[in-house]
Amino acid sequence: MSLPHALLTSLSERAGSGSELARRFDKSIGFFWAATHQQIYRELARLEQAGWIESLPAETGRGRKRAYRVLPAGTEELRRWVAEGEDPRPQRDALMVRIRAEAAIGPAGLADEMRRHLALHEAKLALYKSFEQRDVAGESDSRERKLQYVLLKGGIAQEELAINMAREALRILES
Amino acid sequence: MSLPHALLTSLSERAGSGSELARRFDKSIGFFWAATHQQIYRELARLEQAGWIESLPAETGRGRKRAYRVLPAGTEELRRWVAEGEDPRPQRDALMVRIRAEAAIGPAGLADEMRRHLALHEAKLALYKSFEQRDVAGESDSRERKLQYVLLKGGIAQEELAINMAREALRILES
DNA sequence: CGGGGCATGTAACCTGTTACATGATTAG
DNA sequence: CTAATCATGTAACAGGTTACATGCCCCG
Repeated sequence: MSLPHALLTSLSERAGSGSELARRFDKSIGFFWAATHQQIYRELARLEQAGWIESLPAETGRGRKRAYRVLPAGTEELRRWVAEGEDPRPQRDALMVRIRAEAAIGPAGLADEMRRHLALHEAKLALYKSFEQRDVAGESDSRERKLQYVLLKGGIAQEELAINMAREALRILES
Repeated sequence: MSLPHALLTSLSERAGSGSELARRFDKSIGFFWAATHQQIYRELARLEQAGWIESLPAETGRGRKRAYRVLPAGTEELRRWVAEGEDPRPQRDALMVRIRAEAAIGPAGLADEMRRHLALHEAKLALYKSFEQRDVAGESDSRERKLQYVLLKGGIAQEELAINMAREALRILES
């Protein structure tokens, strides 16, 4: 159960409101742990209840906006969790199951869907590479930057892998 | 929601009982779509209710064992599902979040856990490679075999990627 | 003939998903 | 001033997880 700790991580990087967190989850930390705004608001309430974060009505911004920030107890909890042992989640990839199904029952029109996924992964790869370009500019070799760069390179490699697999599968599906 | 179709796929490859399916999910199709025996029994009941599979008391084996097999309507449903459009699931990888957390709050003892994951991925890679060796022996270039081989190579590449990432992260964590 | 293990199942719970609802602020 | 939009939230549900329960066969 990592959503609370993904939130603590994001708030440690920078304090912010629920909607700001939702936006970050759409474009950066969410690449590793996705969450919708409903999950985020529910979990922020629990984190505050637990005494790991606190909130103040935001002086800027509209509506009932609240600014959250991590409390020392929250940083301690995050530190504890980082060292915790947890096995990788069981894998679940519907596209792989579809390939295996088409192998079992014969041609069933998978090629179109495969091309669509190929395009999705190509788009994500392009996005990650644009991050890479932007970040190399502000280079630095702090431990923090190095770790973040490992994550980015991992994301790039994952997309390249998905693209290669899709291309290979397509070659067979189309023949 | 792909569990029913993973079951239809596995039963299309070979008919069998719930416990046999549970074992297959532990060692082959479960690499792409994991499931526990509770999920499997629940879902088999639904599939039979829907008229996609049928069951007979198994003549061999002990207890209340039942043999399931796919009905024509089940094969049709599977064929329909294969061509269906569905986006990849949002990614959720706790280890990546841990790296990002350690980047944000400083050293927190992640190296041990990283080494443990490295060993898990190395073991899985060795397993996949043993499959590869076994399967190359019984080579054939049917469409079915080619598609299955794409899946196996994909699994191998995923493990190699995870191993490379873990090694790179370790190099930074240990320095 | 009784204990252990296999096959099937039940129940409670938690996370994540989807659809909808409300309050507050700003743009026109 | 009212319509659109932003920020926060509620409710119902589905899928997946964990712990436990039952029926039946086989072995000693």
